[in-house]
Amino acid sequence: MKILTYNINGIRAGLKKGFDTWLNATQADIICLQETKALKEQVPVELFEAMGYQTYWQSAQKKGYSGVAIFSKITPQNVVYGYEEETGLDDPEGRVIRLDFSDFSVISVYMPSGSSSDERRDFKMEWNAQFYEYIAWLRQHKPNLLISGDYNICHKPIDIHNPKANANSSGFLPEERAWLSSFVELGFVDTFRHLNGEPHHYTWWSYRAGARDKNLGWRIDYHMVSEPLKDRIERALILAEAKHSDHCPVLVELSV
DNA sequence: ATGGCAAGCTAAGCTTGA
Repeated sequence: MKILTYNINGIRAGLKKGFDTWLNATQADIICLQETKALKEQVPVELFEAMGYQTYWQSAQKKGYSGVAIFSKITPQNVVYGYEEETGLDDPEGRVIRLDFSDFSVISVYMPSGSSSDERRDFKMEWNAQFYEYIAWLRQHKPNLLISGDYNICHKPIDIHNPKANANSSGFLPEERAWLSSFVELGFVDTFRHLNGEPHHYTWWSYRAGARDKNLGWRIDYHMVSEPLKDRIERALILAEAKHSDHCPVLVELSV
């Protein structure tokens, strides 16, 4: 089973760059999207339905902002928009959606950026702490978990092109990296890093100063699987050739 | 240390992003 995660940075902009054609060629079973920046009604979903996907959308209250989705060729048993039913917390920025299948659950998550202001940096840490609590609870009920998305944190120096210059950059702050370590220690495996120990593999590049051509990037998009799924990881690839966004897609293939 | 690019809202410039 092939599962993609992709921060598309505006799905309507992505479609103008051929995202649908590219997606059709990947033959993926499930796609986790982030930063869709649209309501379902604003998107020509029939393009994706024609490929065999059912599409599920969780959008922000603010128009054109944030938003996640999951496209699936397999009918889920259950769809959870946000996490209010478990945590009582609203998801006004449209950052979480979950599909439950018979043998595993998949979450598409867009964790906040902390780069805009000190307030957003604090918000990010609070949001992540709440998400941690949600997952700590969920793993007891759904032990087979795939948590895919834009975590907005580089975990280790190998995951960023210039760790020294970015020591004070949101996305690579010590407290953010420590949070991601604690999250992994709940019992998750970073599927790409599990299979590939090489440096210089990134999933996001600044639009500025030709960063992508120079591969000056950050690895902030992850497929994290819970320990019980670890032995089902067959492949994990960063698909840097796809250029519909400032991020690129990441693939994980799980044995059925 | 700074600035650089893009999407989308709303109607020329602002907000957000990492």
